[in-house]
Amino acid sequence: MAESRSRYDEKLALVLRTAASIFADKGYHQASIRDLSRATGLSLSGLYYCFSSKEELLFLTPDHCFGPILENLEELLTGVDEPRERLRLLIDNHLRFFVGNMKEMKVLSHEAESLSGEYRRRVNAKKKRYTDLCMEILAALSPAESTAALRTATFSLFGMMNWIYNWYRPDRDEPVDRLADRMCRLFLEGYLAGGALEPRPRDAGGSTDESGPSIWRR
Amino acid sequence: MAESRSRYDEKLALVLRTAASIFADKGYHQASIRDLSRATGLSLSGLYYCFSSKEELLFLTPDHCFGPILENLEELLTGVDEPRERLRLLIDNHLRFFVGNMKEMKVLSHEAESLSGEYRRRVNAKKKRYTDLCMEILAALSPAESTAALRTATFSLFGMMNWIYNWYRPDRDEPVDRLADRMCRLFLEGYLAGGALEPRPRDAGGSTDESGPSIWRR
Amino acid sequence: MAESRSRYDEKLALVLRTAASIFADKGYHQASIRDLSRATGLSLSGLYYCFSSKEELLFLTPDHCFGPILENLEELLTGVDEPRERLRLLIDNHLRFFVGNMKEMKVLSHEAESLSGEYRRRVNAKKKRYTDLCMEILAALSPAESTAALRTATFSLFGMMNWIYNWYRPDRDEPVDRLADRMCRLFLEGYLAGGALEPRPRDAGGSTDESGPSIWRR
Amino acid sequence: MAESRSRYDEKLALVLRTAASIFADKGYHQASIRDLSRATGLSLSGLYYCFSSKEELLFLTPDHCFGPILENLEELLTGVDEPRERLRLLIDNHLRFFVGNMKEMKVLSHEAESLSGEYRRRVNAKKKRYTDLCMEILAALSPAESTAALRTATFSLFGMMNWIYNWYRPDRDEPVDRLADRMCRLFLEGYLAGGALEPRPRDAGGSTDESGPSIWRR
DNA sequence: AATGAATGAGGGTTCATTCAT
DNA sequence: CATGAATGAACCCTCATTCAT
Repeated sequence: MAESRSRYDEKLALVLRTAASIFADKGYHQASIRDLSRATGLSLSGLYYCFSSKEELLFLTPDHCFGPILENLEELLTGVDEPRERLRLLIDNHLRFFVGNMKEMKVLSHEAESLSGEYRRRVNAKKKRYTDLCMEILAALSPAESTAALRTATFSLFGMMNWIYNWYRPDRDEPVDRLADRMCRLFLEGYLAGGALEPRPRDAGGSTDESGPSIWRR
Repeated sequence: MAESRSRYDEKLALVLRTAASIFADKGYHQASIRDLSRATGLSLSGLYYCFSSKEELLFLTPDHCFGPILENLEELLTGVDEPRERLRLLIDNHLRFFVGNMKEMKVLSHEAESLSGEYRRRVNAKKKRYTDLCMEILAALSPAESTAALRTATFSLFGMMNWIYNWYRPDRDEPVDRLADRMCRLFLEGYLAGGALEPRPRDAGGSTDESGPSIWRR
Repeated sequence: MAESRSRYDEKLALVLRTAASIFADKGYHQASIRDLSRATGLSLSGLYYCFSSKEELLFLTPDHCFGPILENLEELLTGVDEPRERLRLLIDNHLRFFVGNMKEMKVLSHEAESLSGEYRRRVNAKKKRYTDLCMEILAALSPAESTAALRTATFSLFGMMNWIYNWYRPDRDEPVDRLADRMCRLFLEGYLAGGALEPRPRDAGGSTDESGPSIWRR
Repeated sequence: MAESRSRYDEKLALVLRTAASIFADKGYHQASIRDLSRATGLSLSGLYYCFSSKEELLFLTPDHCFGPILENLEELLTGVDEPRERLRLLIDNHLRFFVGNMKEMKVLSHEAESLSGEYRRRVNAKKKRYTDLCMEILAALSPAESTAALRTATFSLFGMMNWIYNWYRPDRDEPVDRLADRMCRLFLEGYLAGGALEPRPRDAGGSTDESGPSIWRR
């Protein structure tokens, strides 16, 4: 019994891992269930025994990833009050998971908006919880002058961290702990030094076209 | 002759503008040529008179976007030697284009890797030129201790800026010049203050598992 | 042993009853074995312990229906010689079964031709026996001038009766004994008054296009 | 221009005719678009150029049939006031179309309930108009004592006529005009003689179990 | 110059059925 | 006895693309 449960779980894990890899490589919509069938060696209908639709598969993939990130972080933060240390833990935890599961995280970043309905709601709820946690830490670090400013800072940090699936190569770049350290200091110093303060006054006569030139409609 | 040339150009411009919008909304692969046909009012075969394949269309879209960014930046930088100001100009230019053409830029970030062959080569060449320019500026700002460190800094900056299509909403967030200003100071202060220096020594016995825990294989 | 036999019979009866209901609701081909599995609470493989194929299931359903109709009728007719009364009994018996088992009878009428091979042969044999019995009664009522005329009369009667699954609603229409009575008199009077006689001469020059206008080929 | 229009129409007509035939032979749900592709020699996607879904195809098939029946009948009835003659025209028209387009009419009778939404609504509207017309004629023939009685008579007539796709074989049965004549007299005499009157009182002590024995639940 | 008509390849999904356990 | 897991075949439908006109 435990045997057969374990067998099924192993297979499910294989399917999810492979799916994440394929989704990451080709993108969710480009990836076909037939690709997954070929890559796992399972039949088409055998796959549908594990999940009920391609969309559910997309949901399962990053959802199984996101849970651990959050849980692990909340555990790490327990008993730590110093905001700088809390931020360091968040960044370290985040990058560790991203580098360790780059494919899954790319899917999470890239394809989550392809979800709909309940799936979308659940993924968004977790994302929001995570984002809120980060915002709290930043707010504790330095009094942000506005919500908009806090948003800019928060998403700048996430952008910095999440972007790594576009460039990070383990064989060529720094190991993840140095990466985390560097990003941590980069963001922290910048944020404390002024990133969170009101912007300096612009030079008089500077461009006031806020939206910038439209390329197509110029 | 000039007449018909102009007619053709008008039509091509309409097609490219509409395509960029559709690609940005639905993603390149989800968008069908039929969608484009419906949205432009042109027939399927009429469209193929303007471009030779869907992939060419994808190439044209961000290519027309990227050109202006680079050209505009190179013009702005002419005669400016001070590295801090050069960086400020790059960030400002970048964000202006991104906010002003968010849909196209999303395609550029998201779908460029769907290109193949010659198309891919040409887009990558431009990206590399742009990246190299940014690296030079950063290198001039502060002596990076290693290529890897410079890469981390450069792509942290790009991540910060490019991520905005995931969160920036003109009606809710800061106008683009304040956004640029804030990101500029955030990065600059962080980079100069230590983001570019060697990381502080880690606690002895710290984790050396560089790849972090794997979620699936734990 | 008797115990387990009885258990099996109970299960079989449940399966057949449920199957008849599902077939009637959705149609034989639309109904899936999974539907049956869900509706009975039995597992897929558990079902296949009761029958060997979906087709057998279709066979069993109307076959269990048709038996009682025939047997009951033959019993009722025993000792009754008067043709009018015999016809009345047939109609009454037929409608009672149809109204009482509308779902099953719809399957019988609708889907029996989906059977093949031996299954089909057996159902057809019973149908033929039933049809022949009706024809005999009609022939005894009035000397039909031709086989074709007798066929027309017989199948007109069956059409009249079998059609009810298309329109009869117990809560809205007459109770079944009045229905039977009305149909009986309708058919009987019509049949005796002339439905069985040679048709009156058609107007000279009348249409001789026997097949009528073809809608598609006109 | 007229040429190409005619070409497309010819093809559409071929598709509809073939579809009706296949639907009639195998049933709507059993018939696959691939069957239609094989039978017409057109490619799968070529077919979808003619219609937009299988359900639309099912709608088109009998809808194209039902229009002519109604229109033709209404034309025939113009200027004819005598109810018996009106009924005769209805029956004659109905049977002509049914015999001439037996496959399509089988689909109409058998499969119309597989339609959904707007398709279903439109087919039902036409059916109702036709049914109402028939009821009016019957009501004019003899004062029915109740709506239920009128319904019974009307649907008995339709059952008689529609059932023919189950048994009528042109090479073996009477030609359609004799068939029409016979059914007309059968129904007319029966209806006038008493089918429309109140049923005679039942023998005292007769069965009052209106729903008849349930086969499965006895 | 421009299009209506057509196509082959492939998409996600469901089905009746089997078989090791 | 009974089932969970698996399968091959087939389903309806959409796609980018072409070609005669």
